[in-house]
Amino acid sequence: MSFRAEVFRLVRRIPRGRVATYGQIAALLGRPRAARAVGQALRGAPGGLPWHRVVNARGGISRRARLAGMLTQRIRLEQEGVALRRGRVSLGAHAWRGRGRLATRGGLACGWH
DNA sequence: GACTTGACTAGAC
DNA sequence: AGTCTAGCCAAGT
Repeated sequence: MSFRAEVFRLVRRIPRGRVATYGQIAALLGRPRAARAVGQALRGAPGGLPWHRVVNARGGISRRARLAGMLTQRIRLEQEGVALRRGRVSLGAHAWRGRGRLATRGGLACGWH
């Protein structure tokens, strides 16, 4: 299975109201340094893929992502209940904890750092 | 098979 | 808080 296909599969698992970072997706695929490649994969994302739930490490929408077509990423996130403050998502509150691990609230500010 | 290109990131200034 | 730099890695030439 191509790297790109695995990225799509993983992104589809991000639930509504949650967001994941490029680096997080890469890490879950076993390639902690491939964040960039994840972005490239999403460049050709098929319709229906919740790509808007993927943001950069600071919780922000990347410049290129906007140029790539959308201001809609912010709108879609807000429609799902993900608030953006000063252009950034509150990762501590909305970050997707894949694997169900680290589900407890408090104490664990950032799972990946 | 050797470049080139980024929806990235962490660290240094 | 911004801006640069150097690694990184899948894809496209």
